[in-house]
Amino acid sequence: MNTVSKSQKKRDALVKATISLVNNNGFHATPMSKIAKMAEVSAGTIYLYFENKQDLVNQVYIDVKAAFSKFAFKDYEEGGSVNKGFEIIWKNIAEFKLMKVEEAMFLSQCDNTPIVDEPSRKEGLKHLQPLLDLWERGKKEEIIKPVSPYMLYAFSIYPIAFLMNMQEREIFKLTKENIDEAYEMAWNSIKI
Amino acid sequence: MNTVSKSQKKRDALVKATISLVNNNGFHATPMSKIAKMAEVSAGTIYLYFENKQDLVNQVYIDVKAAFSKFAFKDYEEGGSVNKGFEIIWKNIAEFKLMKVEEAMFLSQCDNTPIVDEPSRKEGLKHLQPLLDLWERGKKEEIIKPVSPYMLYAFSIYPIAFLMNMQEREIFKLTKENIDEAYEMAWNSIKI
Amino acid sequence: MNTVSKSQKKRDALVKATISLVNNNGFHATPMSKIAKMAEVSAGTIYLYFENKQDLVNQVYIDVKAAFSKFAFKDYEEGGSVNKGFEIIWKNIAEFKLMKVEEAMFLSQCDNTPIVDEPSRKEGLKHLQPLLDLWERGKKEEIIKPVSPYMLYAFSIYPIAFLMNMQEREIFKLTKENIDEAYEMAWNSIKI
Amino acid sequence: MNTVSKSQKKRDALVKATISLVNNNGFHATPMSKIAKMAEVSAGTIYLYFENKQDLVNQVYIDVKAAFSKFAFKDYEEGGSVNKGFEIIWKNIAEFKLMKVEEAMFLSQCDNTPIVDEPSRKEGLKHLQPLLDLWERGKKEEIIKPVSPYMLYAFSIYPIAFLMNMQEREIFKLTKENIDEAYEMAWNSIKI
DNA sequence: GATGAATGAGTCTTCATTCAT
DNA sequence: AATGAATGAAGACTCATTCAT
Repeated sequence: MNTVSKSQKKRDALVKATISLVNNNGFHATPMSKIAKMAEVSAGTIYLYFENKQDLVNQVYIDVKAAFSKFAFKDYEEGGSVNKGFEIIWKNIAEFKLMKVEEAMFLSQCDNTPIVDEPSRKEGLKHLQPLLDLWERGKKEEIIKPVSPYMLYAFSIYPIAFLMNMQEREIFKLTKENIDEAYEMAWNSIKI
Repeated sequence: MNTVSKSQKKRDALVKATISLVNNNGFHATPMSKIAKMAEVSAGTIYLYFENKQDLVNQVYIDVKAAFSKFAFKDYEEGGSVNKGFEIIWKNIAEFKLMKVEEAMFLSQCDNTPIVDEPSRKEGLKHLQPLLDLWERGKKEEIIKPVSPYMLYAFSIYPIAFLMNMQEREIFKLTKENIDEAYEMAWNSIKI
Repeated sequence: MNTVSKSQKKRDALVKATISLVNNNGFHATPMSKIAKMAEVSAGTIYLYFENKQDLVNQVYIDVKAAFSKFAFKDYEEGGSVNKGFEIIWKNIAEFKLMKVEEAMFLSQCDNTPIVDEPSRKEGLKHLQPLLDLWERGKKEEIIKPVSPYMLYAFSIYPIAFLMNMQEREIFKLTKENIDEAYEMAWNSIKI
Repeated sequence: MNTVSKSQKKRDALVKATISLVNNNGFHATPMSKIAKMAEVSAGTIYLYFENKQDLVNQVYIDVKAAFSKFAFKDYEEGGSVNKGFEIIWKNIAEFKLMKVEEAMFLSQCDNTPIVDEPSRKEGLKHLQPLLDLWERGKKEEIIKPVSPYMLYAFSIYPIAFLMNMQEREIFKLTKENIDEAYEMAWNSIKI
């Protein structure tokens, strides 16, 4: 007996196909028929798993965002130093963006485009709380600048998406050293 | 005699309509007919000014990017200190993103999405040279970190787009003080 | 031991669901899946009882027509006076149309629409023979007008369907007195 | 220069095709593509003249009903005797139903089916007023039975539809004499 | 007998693009 | 130059029917 049901496998294939095709063509230029074909499933089958096209992207977005968040807090424990804690999280995020390029690109497109609806956006944000908590503590300990978390995010986390985009376009290559340098830049921007 | 011909007015109206509609609905959810209607022009007329839909976005992208670049180097002269020069450019860019929201949102969507083709992307990049030159000089003078300009861009310029997005969604508000803080963060991330 | 088998119950439920849904939405706007759901039966199960959708309506039509005919000749015996016999039958039919509205509406829709096939139409007509016989006798006795039975039906029986439709749309209300008046009109049209 | 514009010709062709196809297959079994083909028009063109399929039937229904009503009161003038007035109207209606079979069948299907929406039904009813007025006068003059106009309609006008249906199915043939007999039956049912 | 997931042909509708005026 | 009616290919979605369980 399988631990992963046949149904789950199909849903997974659909999610994966959606990510790949939306990355390459954009949401509206990706027909359901192509998603079905890539997932090796009939066109009608999509509608057994998702209500409609909008529901499909929404769910894929939430799924991927959840996986991203889980990855972001790998090996992170709340008690440690702000400094070290941020480094762990930042490097996790960087690793995700560089290793799981497909997923990361998909999130980037959703986050800069009106294809995902507001409720799903909200849902996707939920999991980032530990980072916000860490920053809050960092501010109290006067290690982190006393500015809005949106500012902290903009200057320390968001830039990774740009680097990922450039890497994807083969304009720029991220190496081990690069990453350490990038981390330095992120930290410099938010530390007091 | 008018300095702006009737033709130019129509082209401008089409460009403006495209920006507005693509911002709100995305490229593929924006029909040519709606663009025509908003520009108060017949559907067929678009094809007198642009080859097809792809050509339309490409040209709009290049236009807006040119306007953006021009704005970015307002009041900037190449000879001055790296420090001051960067501040001028950065604040120009920030001003653009916060004042010309429509244009800025459009660029953000194009830059994170496969709707504009690669040649147009390249074309749009051309005008940023003075900033790259400034950074190069900054590196020589050991004021700017000796890292790839993509890294510099990612951490100092790209974050502004995130703040703009948040402001647009009314999640976050940029004020005078905020902007100075943001500039601080940008500068801290790239300075040695 | 049950007189009604489990199978028969399912078939009955399917027939009932079909009547109700076709009444409200029309035949082609009624999916098999909805019929199945309303009958609390799996979609595939329908095909154990009926060959396909066409066969389903056909059979439902024949069933309902049979029930209708049976009801029409309740308390009627062939030997009595034409006058009295017709009154009994007519009032039975009126009662059916006004009490069993669902069934009557279904018949009305089938009789004015190409959804039931010709063989089933013929089959459904079979049971009306006693009325035709009565009319035939009435003509011989020079009580009933010597015209085609289709004419007799058109002017004496068919009008009830119109009244039922109006009642169903809550445009017109049939009361005890109304019915007697209606019967008068029916009789006046066919009597010599 | 034509008195009938090219546009009007196309709309007419679409209306005609709709009537014919809905008669033979029913509304929901008539694809827009077939209507387009029969009207010798591209599928997309339908949507220049009608908002959607529902709007198409609604408009066709209203159109046909208007033509029917106009025909019904041909040669009729309000001042004459109730008796004669009714005969003129009744025979006009009969002539319409037997000459313009396509249109009449279409109306019959719409009137016994939920394919036309309620507002359009109301709209279609408007034109029958002169007949209602005549009946009202007939009641005052104690020539017509003092019953609801729905009853009068059911027994005198509605039966014609049945005869038309039978004729269409080649089960029954309406001749000159038949029609006079039928008129007799209609009049007998409503006269005092 | 019974289920319901899966199929894929078929439907309505949209929209980029053309072309006669 | 400008129009906008017309096209028809393509897309989202539905649903009758099948079949492995």
